[in-house]
Amino acid sequence: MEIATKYNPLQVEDKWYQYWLKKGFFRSKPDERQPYTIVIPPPNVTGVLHMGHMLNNTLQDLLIRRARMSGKNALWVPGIDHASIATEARVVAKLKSEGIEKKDISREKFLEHAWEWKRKHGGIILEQLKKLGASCDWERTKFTMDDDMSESVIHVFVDLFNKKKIYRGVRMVNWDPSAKTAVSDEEVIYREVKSKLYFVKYRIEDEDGFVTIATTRPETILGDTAVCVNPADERFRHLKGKKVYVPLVNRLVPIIEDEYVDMAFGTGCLKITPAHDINDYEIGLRHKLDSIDIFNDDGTLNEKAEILTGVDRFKARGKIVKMLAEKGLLAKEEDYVNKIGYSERTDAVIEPRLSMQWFLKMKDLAQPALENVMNDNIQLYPAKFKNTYRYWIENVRDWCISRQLWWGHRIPAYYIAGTNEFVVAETPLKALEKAKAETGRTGLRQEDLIQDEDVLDTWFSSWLWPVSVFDGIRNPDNPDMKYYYPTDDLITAPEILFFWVARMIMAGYEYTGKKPFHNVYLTGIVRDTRRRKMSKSLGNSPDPLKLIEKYGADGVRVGMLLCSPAGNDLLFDESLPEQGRNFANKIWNAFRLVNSWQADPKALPGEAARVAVTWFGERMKQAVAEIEEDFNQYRISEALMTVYKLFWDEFASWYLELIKPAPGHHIDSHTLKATKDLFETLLKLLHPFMPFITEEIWHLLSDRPAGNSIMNESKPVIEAFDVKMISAFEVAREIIAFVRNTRKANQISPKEKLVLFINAADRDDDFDAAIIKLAHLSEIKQVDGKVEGAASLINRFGEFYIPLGELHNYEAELQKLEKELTYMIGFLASVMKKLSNDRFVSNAPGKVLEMEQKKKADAETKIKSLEEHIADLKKK
RNA sequence: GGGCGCUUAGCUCAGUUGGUUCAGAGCACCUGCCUUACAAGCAGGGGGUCGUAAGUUCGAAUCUUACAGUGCCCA
Repeated sequence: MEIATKYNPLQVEDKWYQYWLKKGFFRSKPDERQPYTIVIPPPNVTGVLHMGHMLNNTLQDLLIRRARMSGKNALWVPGIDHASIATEARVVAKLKSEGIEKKDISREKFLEHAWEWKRKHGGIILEQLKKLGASCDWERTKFTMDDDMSESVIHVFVDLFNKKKIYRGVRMVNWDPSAKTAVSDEEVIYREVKSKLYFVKYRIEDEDGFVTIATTRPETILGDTAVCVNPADERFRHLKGKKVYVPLVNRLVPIIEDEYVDMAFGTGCLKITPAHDINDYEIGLRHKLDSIDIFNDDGTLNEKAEILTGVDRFKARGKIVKMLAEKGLLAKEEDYVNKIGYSERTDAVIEPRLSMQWFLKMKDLAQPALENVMNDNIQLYPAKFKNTYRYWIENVRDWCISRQLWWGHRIPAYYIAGTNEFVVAETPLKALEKAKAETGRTGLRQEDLIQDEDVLDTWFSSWLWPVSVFDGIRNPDNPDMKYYYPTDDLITAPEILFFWVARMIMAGYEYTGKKPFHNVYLTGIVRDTRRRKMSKSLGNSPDPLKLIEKYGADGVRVGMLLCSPAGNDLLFDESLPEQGRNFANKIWNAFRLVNSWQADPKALPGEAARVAVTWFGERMKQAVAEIEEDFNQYRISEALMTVYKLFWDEFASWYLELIKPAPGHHIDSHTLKATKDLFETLLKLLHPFMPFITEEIWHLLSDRPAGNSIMNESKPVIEAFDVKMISAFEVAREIIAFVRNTRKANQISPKEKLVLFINAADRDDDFDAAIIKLAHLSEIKQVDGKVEGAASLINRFGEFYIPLGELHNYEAELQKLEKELTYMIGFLASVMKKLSNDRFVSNAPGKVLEMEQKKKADAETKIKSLEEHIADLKKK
């Protein structure tokens, strides 16, 4: 059979994915094995695969596959969330393109369109994950608005309301005028922006004078209800008790005193707009000021502004400035840099706004979430995020959970028509009963109840995710909950530590009394090589599916993992998947080599092959232990690097060369069998990282019973290994390198066989056959004393010589020895410095002292030997 | 403005309670090779005062302090 010299992932990957699906290998049901569970961080229903997903899901698949191969019952639950704001925006835009305005259609009609959109375009991302090799149990795919999931959300709302943890009230919220909804504090992103500081003059009542205030938002003066100074400010003492006219609208407002005012900022005089600034709001409360909301929900001015009604807030700013200037009320403007909040979802500038919203009290919920992370009951990797986490939890504020949208879970609060009363219940029917009971109005009918128009924040459903995917809210004791919960590992980005992770922990303890997961692995953020976050607008993100086409899913997976230590940003460029692809190709070609060998049943293993098999077996056991340790600490890129080097540097570069039969010769069947076994073990180690190529080669390497897969094999277990043998081979390698270098320096053909003389006591000669083979020697001879006219290597294991009839390059040889001598003299000096220090000798532990003395002895011997050689060479 | 991290080779990062020749890895770079598995490769090689300065110690990349630079979180 002819096998291509280059591995072609395209032909392989789809085939095996379909095979795994068909065989149901990703399915999991509770059984007697130990479970291992991951719930996917549900991607946004509107989302398409980006590099962050690639990294994140590669990690999850890796952990799942590894768990599966360690005999655990591995379950990876996939799903998506409904993304209220993003989806509603999509649907609104789509309708608009069809000439339909949201405000012209009913809620029911709109939701029909939204579901239609979801059916057509939602969840593309899950299909894309399959290309990556994701071994999710697809039959368990969840959507946060599935009936059972929705019921869980509503149940939790009602429950928290009954526990008095949810309340309704007018508060200053972050208003997104583009999405026309409130968003939570966590959804506001602050950015520094160049803006202007305007100095505006307010005329004092019954005087000719003015007071000047500084503001970055002159348009809000229309909502001013006071001017404030610091009571300690001498400059404004004369203004006490006076009033001023708000410019343009000439409203008379008081001058008040509050310590909040920073005397050094601006003029020391602050305008107060309680409806549109959180600090002003609080000052307003303290001084019982009116608040005038001058904005519509889309950010245009309303009739309360008195002028410029209907004009957008930013356009209004320009007009106001102009009007102030015309009236001589603009003292000056200055350049100014300040931080402005933007909506995480729509990027619109957030407008602080007073409105009636639903809030969840966080204080009690936060307590167990803080405690159990701080005491490592739930472990964060890397642990450095504990600090950030604590800081956030300790300063957490109530969570605004209502959104003025239609797509999402509608708040189950029902108002009794014609009153201010409401009841909270899971269904309209229950609400009616409750309303009757609470009001005593037994004549109430269903149509007397009007459900709250708002929906819940999407995070209010995803915070239940690890519980609700197992139906643990509605049926806490169901078999899935008992078996799979708490889940094992959560893999997510640090960006959503508060949005999601912290809140899941809260919900977990509140509703199950248990943590939702044992470990949280926080990935890095994928950036480009200039450290910029990958984004659509910058156009700096590669298309993941194209990358997979180009480099193969295995190649891309390896590329993502190689340079992604936990919590560190990953600077991505295409050289990474390229490296992964090259590695796949290396594996492929190693397979081709092994596959090309014919077994000769009569031949006996040569000495080099025999020792190679034993050595590599030990080396691999060592690597298995290292990998195990790396995984225990979630050092995943390190684990991959260990396998990578084991395969490439040890197996391909050394082992295969050692056992390779001479051209035209067959291999003995024992060595061939051993090699295939070793290869198979390597494939098992590699499988979680590179599922496709390992499956392909596993099937080609030996005949497998029909319907089997490497993914169901057991991974190698930790065993004791022979360290001495491993280090003895290191010495052999050094000797081989010496011979190769000598050939190169003296221009000796690799074909010419050389003799190696060794002067060493107690030398381990186990690897002599290996040295003879790879260094292409005719023999190794043991000698006492030095060999003249030879290239030499003097190290801690002895002296090694290659006699050269005509030494090609005395100068180079001499230089090499002299360089070595200089180094050794320096080394000895540093050792002597320690040994001649009394305090070192008396204070250092015996072991350290012993070591230094041995170093001294070794160095002295070596220096002596080097000096003799140099003298000999110089004689010539 | 408050809090928390980070600074080791050209780049991205390891370096486990201070002690083996401890200064490492991958990539990149340089040199030589189309050697019958692989040029997506093979054999070699160069490169760092461990941010700076002090301190603790017989001994510091590792511990302490200050400073500088940088990033993140929160307001």
